[in-house]
Amino acid sequence: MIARAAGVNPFDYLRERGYVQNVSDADGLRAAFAEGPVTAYIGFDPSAPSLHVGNLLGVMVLATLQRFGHRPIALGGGGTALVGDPTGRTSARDLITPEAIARNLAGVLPQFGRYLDFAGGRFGDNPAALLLNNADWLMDLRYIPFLRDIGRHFSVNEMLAAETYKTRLESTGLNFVEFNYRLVQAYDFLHLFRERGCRLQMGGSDQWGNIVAGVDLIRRAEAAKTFALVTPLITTSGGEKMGKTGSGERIWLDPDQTSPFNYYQYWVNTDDSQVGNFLRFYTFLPEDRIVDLTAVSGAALREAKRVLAWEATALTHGPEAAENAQRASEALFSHDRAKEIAMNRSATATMTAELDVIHPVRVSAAEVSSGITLADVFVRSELCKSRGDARRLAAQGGLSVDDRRISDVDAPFLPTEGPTLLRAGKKRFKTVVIG
RNA sequence: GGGCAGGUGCCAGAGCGGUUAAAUGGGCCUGGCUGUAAACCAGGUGCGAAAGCUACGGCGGUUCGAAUCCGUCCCUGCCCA
Repeated sequence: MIARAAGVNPFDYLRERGYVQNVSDADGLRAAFAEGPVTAYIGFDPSAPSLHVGNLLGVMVLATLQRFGHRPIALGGGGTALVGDPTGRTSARDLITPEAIARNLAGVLPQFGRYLDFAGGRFGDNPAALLLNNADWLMDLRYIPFLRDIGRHFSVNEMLAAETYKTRLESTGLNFVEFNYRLVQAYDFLHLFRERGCRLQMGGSDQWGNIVAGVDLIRRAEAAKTFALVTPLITTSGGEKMGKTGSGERIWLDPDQTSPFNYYQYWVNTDDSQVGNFLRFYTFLPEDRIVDLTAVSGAALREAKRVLAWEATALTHGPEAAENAQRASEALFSHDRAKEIAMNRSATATMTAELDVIHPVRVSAAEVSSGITLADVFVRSELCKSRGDARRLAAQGGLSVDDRRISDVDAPFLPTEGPTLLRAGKKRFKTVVIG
């Protein structure tokens, strides 16, 4: 890494990139990094079978530290998920079953492999990253010893004063399980400190209280110094949390759940005001390159978004998928090319690989001959929620097939040779293939 | 365990026997303008071609007719123990 080669301290790098919202002891942490490899961890909630863009900031922080020669631990919260973090929630979380957590962890853990090196040495002398599941130690805890050894270090008064708990007490209340969450997370840090020499816990800024609780616990229980670092909460300029589409759909890292095309599109649609930030957060491009890209304003910023989308997609899905997503995007959003695709089948044939990143829907020949309607095809493609929805969108001029607006959704779907291009609204595309 | 207040569409929040698929606001979607940005303007927003069907925590009841009344169960908050 360029910055590392230049002798930059990882803490300063992280701070310059904007990753640091708060640290418990900046000078101490900087010194620790300078002394030798530091083990640092972030916990991830295994509430779904894939990571999503909202998790990416933490992943990037871990990946960065590893590129500076430190050791990241990605911790699957298999045990803590059973407790449920009340932070930022207005009501209790649904308790997730242990089976679901195990299934989710199995899906999530390999995704870290795109960003972290679990063998070691991929970035020079870096140590191997670790992938752990806190269920492995939390499930075996015994209640009375836990209360005596860990519980005694916590002040109920202090906890009640904490924003997280106070908010909940004033609104929907808090059950005892949730109230224990902080102790459990703090115990994780203590455990990782004892077993793995972990000295830094990181996370989103909403985790500050939980992380500092761990630092305090380790100081009390072990008389040892550890660190807390939290990242800012990233929102779109509209104030939405990172990683969701307008309609609230998550952007998953799993290509089966969010196609590389949609993934690329998510990034290319970044607000003007955020391009620079996102380049710093979600790519490893050097600062001077980012400065160059964002020195322009207006429509010229599209180039910066293009680079951002390519880099982000390449990190998650590989350069080839990024290339295809970029080509497909450019074809679909350029008027003449879109027409070309729609009208010229030979052009379409060469586009098949690119269009594949869109994840085509299949319609059987039998369905075509029995007269499947456009409405049905749009519903099948998930571009429309129901046939009524298709009807509404068509009435508003929002649906097109092969770049031609359709008005009658009850008309039969007539496939052309090669993929047929469906479009809903300005930006949502899907292809249909027969078979 | 007792008392009180509540559980309505994605969210907030009206409605309190029929004219209520359910006010209003937010969100979201579509169109227009644009740069696949933001802002702004307009329209739409349960399913169904329609008849109609489903929906106001669950179940049961009263009634010609219930989100609205009664019973019961579940859940939440506040107060008391």
